[in-house]
Amino acid sequence: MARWAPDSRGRLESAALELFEANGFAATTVPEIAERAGLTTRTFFRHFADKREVLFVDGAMVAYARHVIEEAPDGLAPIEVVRHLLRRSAAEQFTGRDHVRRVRAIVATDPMLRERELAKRQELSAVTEAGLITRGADEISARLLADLTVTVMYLAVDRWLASPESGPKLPAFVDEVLDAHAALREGTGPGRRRRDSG
Amino acid sequence: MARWAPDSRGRLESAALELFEANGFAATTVPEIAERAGLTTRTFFRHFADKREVLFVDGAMVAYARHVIEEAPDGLAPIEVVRHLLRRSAAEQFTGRDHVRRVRAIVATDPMLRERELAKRQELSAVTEAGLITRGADEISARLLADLTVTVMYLAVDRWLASPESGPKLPAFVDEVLDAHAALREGTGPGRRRRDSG
DNA sequence: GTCTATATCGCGATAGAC
DNA sequence: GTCTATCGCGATATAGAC
Repeated sequence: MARWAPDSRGRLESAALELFEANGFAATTVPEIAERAGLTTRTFFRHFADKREVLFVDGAMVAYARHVIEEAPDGLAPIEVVRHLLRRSAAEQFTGRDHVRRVRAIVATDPMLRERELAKRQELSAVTEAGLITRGADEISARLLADLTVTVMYLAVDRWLASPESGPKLPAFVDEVLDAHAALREGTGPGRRRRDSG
Repeated sequence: MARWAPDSRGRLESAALELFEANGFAATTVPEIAERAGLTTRTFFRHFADKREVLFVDGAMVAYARHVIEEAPDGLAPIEVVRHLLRRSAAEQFTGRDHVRRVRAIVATDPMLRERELAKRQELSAVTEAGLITRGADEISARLLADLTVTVMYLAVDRWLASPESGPKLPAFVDEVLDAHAALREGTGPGRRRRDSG
């Protein structure tokens, strides 16, 4: 057994989550979180740049996205790369539905936390954009598709979390949103209006 | 003449902008800004919720977007409403190119400011989404199109600011990005490829 | 780990405007 | 008089320096 209890980072995360749920984000102080985790304020700030960060997993999603885009089959058009990334993420990344829901419930209560979440989305968008450019997409397409990717993912997650536990899994919601996106220009673009069959 | 010099809010904004440019955002203190504006720290916080807010115009853009969407011609498909909004905004809202550029230069230097800017984008997206839903769009389309609107606007502004002063105006960049978006699914979706004539 | 700057906000007082 | 903008003082927590 080490001199200190293990997984101080994890204990800080748990303590923070519980206190935020019990007393609210703003009303919870960092010293309180640290104390509950059996650590000092200083240690908290060694692990997390600020109070908000404790709620968000580091760069796991970003690294994953970069990797999936790199490893995507050759010859895929940029928009197909996006579909590939979305489907794989949906199937592999969002396993702990319950934890995701707890975090989002807290984030929804505080403007500062919502800002931080937007920053996380932005990071994801940025790696996606970079990955698409590496694969030959032009700057404008890359940016449009990267933002689309993030929007679709979060929208799908929203709908997934709002649906009954026993309902469809996340990938089904991703497909639903992607289908809606594909149908957006109908009646406007070159194609003729087509009634939504499903 | 009043007891106080007029336009204290405007003086605070100017003072902040100048100090941020001179010393950086983080190194500039609220008391410094207040002093330069001939006011107190307390007064600063009565005008702005926090130090970041002083760089962003309140809800002008949001109110404008809501209004333009409401007043858009009947019978427009949601994506056409988006085009309408983007073109009108581009022509009417971004007049002071120089001021826009100064603010964005500062925002680019600080993560906190970037977060705040993302929050502003989010607000704009939210009103757009609400407006589209009011006009009969379904939830998914409204969200996708609202995020698209904001992405296109900011991307167009980026390119506009990066272009020579004597070059095209903002609306031209909006059209450029919209054209790129329309071309995204070519070769992938049900429609056939069509060359952009404009 | 300790110390400190400073962002942020609550409360009461003040001074013209209407 | 009431309303509004501002001031002055003080308290606390975050975040970073030493």
